[in-house]
Amino acid sequence: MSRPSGQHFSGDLRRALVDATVAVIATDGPAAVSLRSVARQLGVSHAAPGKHFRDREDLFTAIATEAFALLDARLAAAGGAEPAQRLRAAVVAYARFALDHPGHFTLMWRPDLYDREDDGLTAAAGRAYAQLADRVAAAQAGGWLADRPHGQAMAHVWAGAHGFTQLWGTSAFAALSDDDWDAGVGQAVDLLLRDGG
Amino acid sequence: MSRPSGQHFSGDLRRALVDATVAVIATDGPAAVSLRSVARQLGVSHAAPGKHFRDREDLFTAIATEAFALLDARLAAAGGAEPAQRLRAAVVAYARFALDHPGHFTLMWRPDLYDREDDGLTAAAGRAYAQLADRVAAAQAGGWLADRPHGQAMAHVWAGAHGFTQLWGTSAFAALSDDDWDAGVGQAVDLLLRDGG
DNA sequence: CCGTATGGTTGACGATGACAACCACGGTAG
DNA sequence: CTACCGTGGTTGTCATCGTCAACCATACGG
Repeated sequence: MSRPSGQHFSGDLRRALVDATVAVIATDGPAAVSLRSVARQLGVSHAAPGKHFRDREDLFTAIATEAFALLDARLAAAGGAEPAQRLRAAVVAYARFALDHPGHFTLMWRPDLYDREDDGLTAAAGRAYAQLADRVAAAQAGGWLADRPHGQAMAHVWAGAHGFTQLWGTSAFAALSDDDWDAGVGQAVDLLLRDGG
Repeated sequence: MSRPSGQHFSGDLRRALVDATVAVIATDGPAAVSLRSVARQLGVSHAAPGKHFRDREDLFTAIATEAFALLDARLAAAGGAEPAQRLRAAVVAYARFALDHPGHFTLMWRPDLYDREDDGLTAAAGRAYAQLADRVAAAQAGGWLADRPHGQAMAHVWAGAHGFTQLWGTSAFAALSDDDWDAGVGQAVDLLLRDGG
């Protein structure tokens, strides 16, 4: 940073590239992202992004990693007194993360666009996953879905949270779109998390 | 068809383009599809696809439409004696459709790649949606999740089925991948569909 | 005061989507 | 029979894209 802005970009170009790309993904989808257009948008040359990211996939990998880290932070911040509440809060936080970071969320679930094997990415994804797993385990220890193996309860929670969020996002549920988001998510989560009889 | 194959493609090029594209999507994802590579693969000129599809999006729209029609057929074929069984069969059919037609299924949930407003597509999607909605309504009339509005039960079923299928597909559930597919889906569906207490 | 690493620059290459102009058949009207 | 026309191919061209190589300007350490 603090380049005199004559020849070089003034500021953190790497950061700016990520932010601009995330914005484009959020509005027009990842397909609309071209390194050249983003560079143009920032007023730098068409090859400037190449100094910070090896290629397109590398840029997307960085964004996906950031996405998992952001999700992890959201999950960590979602508190609750007892296990059931903490699990509920995590699911709501998941849906809210998708709302607040549509670009990151969209890219997260397009693993064909980034490097799934990247060390930083797998670490970040692992932390988020572990956090959700812990809360599911705690809820099960507290009696919720106690008759099911952990993997199945985990699949139930994540699939429900993800599927609902995704479906809502693609507006497949036009019939539901009038509802307030929070209320809708809250009801869906209650339905998802209530124990079978 | 039955062109002498001197100058023209022998057979149904439109059909061949769709099939080849679906195969590429299934193995390498939609990003790997280029009209030119598909044309090359079929031994026709780079502009030949343009005679059957206006552009890339038009080709994807045709495939997505076919996908919804295929899903609709699967749902229709999934029988059952009583409402609860018919709903369960529909969800299993959904997961199995994703397994048997990975290319179609993948594209289906990439609405940014095709024209969501296309008449044929919305009609096909509407038929599939209506079929699922009917079964959910019938199950609710039979007492399942009877205390919830139809839209919410619908969201629960579809989100669960879709989320689970999707998550499984992206192998986020490495821990579960040892299970047999059918058994896993069956258990997940039972969990999804059992009524709350 | 020089040398080098960092982070920009321009220029080029091959591939792609889209478009235009052209051409080879088959079917049909006259 | 022939002249025509539409369908479904063809080649050629264009702007744009990702990627790479070569070059250059500044900041900083010796």
